[in-house]
Amino acid sequence: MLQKPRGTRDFLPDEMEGRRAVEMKLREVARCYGYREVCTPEFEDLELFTMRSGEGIIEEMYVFEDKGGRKLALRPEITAAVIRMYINEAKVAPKPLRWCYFADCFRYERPQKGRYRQFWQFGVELIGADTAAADAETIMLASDMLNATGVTYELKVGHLSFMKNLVKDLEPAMQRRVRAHLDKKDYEGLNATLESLNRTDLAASLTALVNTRDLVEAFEIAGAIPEKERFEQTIKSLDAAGVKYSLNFGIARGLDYYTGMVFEGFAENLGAENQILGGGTYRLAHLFGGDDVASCGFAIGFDRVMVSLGDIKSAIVPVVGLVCTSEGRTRALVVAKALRDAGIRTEMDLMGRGLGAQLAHAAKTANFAIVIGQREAESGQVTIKNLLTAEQKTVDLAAAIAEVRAFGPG
RNA sequence: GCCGGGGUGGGGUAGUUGGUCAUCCUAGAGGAUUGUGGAUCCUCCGACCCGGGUUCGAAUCUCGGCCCCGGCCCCA
Repeated sequence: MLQKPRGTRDFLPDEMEGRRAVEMKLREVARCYGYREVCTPEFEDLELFTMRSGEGIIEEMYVFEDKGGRKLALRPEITAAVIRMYINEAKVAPKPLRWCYFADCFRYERPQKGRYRQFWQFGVELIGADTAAADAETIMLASDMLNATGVTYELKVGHLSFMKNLVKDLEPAMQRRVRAHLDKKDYEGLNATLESLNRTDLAASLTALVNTRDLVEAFEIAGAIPEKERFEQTIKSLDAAGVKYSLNFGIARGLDYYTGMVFEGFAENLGAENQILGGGTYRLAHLFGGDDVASCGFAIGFDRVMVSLGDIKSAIVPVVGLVCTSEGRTRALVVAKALRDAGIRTEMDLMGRGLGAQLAHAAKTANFAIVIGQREAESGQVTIKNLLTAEQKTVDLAAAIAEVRAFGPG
């Protein structure tokens, strides 16, 4: 038997309803902040993704050549595509642009808990606003979105300039190595690297910076950083808005294109792959031949949020099983249309079952049965049965529709 | 790419000193029951992940592969 490709998943209706419910919550928060949805191609020129990340990432992407010999890749993330799209289509649109997306991405990696080869990201990009207010609003949006899902998480906010300022005298390659050590809390590796550079004087301040959760202390450790005032304003705004977060100056994010403020969200019950959100301010457009527009954005790892939330009970919605005899079938079709026109999920027998068997099936799949036999066909009324309470009555169609519509949780 | 644990009908399982038609529950289809239910009874459907090896004989032992789960690496 054929299996699905490694790292992919099938979603049955129950699970899809849960996913859609969470997706709609995210969409609604983004909408309220003014973010409008965009959509980019599922695959792009390979170059779009290698331009900033190097050839190394080819190993972790689905790369292929089309019949015209073009080198393409399934998108491993969406920010780069959105910025490409901005340059191609929307450079002159009034700033700032607030865009969001919900789409699947592909990475050729070893699957494990919360990591799949096809996965979904809900992301937002704020393009063209280079202010503390923009940074703060983006974090607020992230916080509100995660809150809306109900997931339990921790939000960490940091800024790259603190660490960059401490290591600014080192060569770029060494700066990256130091940041990698700190991101992983690998202090032994850090010390070894600093010793090889004869810069053990940095060790104390670097570890102090990574461990502090206090803004004033961080400024004392890192010294004069150019974005001091902006970051202070950002933090002040977050506090004013009541955002729950902690400061963390060890966040390095894997990417070089982040320029300042960075933030990450972590869920508690996910094991090794517990990051559910990542974002920050970045400049990417100039890489793709555009202006050097400042952007700020983040992406939520939708699948990890779903894993963290666990099983979701989908909302109870009214379902009608339309039960009919052969004499009532013509009338039943008319009744079914009326129910469906009223927005009610209505299912008729397709198996040629008798009345009892139809009712038995309805009892498993619906919360109302509407019975149409010869009597109902002649009288024009319908018999409606509440399958939970077993109450049954014969009423006009309009009354039956009203009763079904009134059904809800509780 | 590395380490560990796994893979028996759609779901959940029994079966490993190798040995008749592979167990049970559940789900699904049909019937007893052509104007009223999920009970009961009966029938049907349906599996040893794939391939090689050892053997008279493999779900069981062995090798390789695939896939799943957890961890490492990586994480744009």
